[in-house]
Amino acid sequence: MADRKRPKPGETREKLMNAALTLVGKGRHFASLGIREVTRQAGVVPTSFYRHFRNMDDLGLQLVDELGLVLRRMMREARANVSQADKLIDESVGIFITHAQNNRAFFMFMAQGLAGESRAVQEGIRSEMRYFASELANDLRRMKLAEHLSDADLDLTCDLVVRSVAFSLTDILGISPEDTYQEEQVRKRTARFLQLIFVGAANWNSHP
Amino acid sequence: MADRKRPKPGETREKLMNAALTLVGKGRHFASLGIREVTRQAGVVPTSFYRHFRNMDDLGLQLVDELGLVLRRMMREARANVSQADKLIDESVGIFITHAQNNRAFFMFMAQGLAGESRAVQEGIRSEMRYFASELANDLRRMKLAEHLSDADLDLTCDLVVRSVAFSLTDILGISPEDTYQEEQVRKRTARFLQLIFVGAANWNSHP
DNA sequence: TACTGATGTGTACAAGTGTTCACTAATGTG
DNA sequence: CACATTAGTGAACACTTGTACACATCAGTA
Repeated sequence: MADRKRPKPGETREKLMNAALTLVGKGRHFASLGIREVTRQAGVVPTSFYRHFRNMDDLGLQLVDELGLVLRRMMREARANVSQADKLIDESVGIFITHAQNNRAFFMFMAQGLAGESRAVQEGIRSEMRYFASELANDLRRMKLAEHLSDADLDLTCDLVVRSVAFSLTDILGISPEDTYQEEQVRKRTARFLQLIFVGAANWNSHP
Repeated sequence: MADRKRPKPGETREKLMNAALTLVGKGRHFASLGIREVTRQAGVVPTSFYRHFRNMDDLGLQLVDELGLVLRRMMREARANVSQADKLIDESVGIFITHAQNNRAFFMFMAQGLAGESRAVQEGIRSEMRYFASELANDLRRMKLAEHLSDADLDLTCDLVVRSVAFSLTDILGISPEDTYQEEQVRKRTARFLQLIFVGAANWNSHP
């Protein structure tokens, strides 16, 4: 009689992960979250936590995996919406910022994790960024937009692009989601960062 | 008789700040530190904390101020050691990485704070970065290395440079201080990032 | 149908938390 | 010298924390 309903398998697991994300979205840092706090937010008894995660680090790792899915979805959308090469940067940045606003908590978690206290989470996020950069390099190759660059230099360029965009995260997440003016500023500035990088890449000599 | 010695004024304050830094240097995240934990590490009774700080956020803010001093000292050294323009990037990156290694805890705190939970700390670090970027812009102007760029575009470039270097922080701090090979890799890669940016700036048209 | 494993719940406990209070010794100022 | 201020102490408070244990309920399988 203590059992209210019979939840679908994995439901509580999701509830817990969402609870952690919610707290992060409210401004809390993931490293400062406790098991009890998360279970409370999830509306679940503390003991349930251990049915799904060994500790908070474990939960963090599983969040990184989900973050990967979000990023891939975003990348797919970006690829589908690429119209012409000259609008490529602006549109991609736009898609990124939109996703960042729509998945605020996820991206906050990502920004936090880069300097977080779990080495594993750190490495996971880093790995997602590498994957992102390599996909970007593939796209640029396919679109024949970087034919004069060696593989290593193209890789370098894409890495820098991804880092710059990632850093813009801290700009976006720092402003309120309703402040469309500031959002526009960040959007423009990020786009100009990328233009600057691409001008650099275009004039780069891979065999000096 | 309970008073062991009569400590110099501000001594305990320093002990507390160093204790927090020490814990951060050991891999802990600042947001997860507690007052008792810090005072314990400092070898001080918990109540003493309140003589100097209102809460942990307050301590964080004061750490940001000290961080500013570290950064300024670093900048001064960089300016003194600038030999020729063509070695400028490599030498500056070298100085930065050396400082990052020598003040590991400080820079970890900085990396954490960028996505930390205290808005004030976040803004403080951001402000330090802006200052850094503007000083860099001044230097480049003075050395007549960016005469074709508008003020706004030079500002953009320097901002991107500072962001890229700051991001490299997470690379450096992620590797062990003894791993000179990996450190050399980060050093080289960071330098190439900056070269790429400067090539972009050199070919940038401020009045298109 | 009976058994088994996964997932949920409630209770309990020792340890750790932030903060308050009253007290004391040293320091600097009139 | 007397006195207010500052910076330290220890004891106590009401909570919160992570984790362990025993138990209940479901789903699937033999």
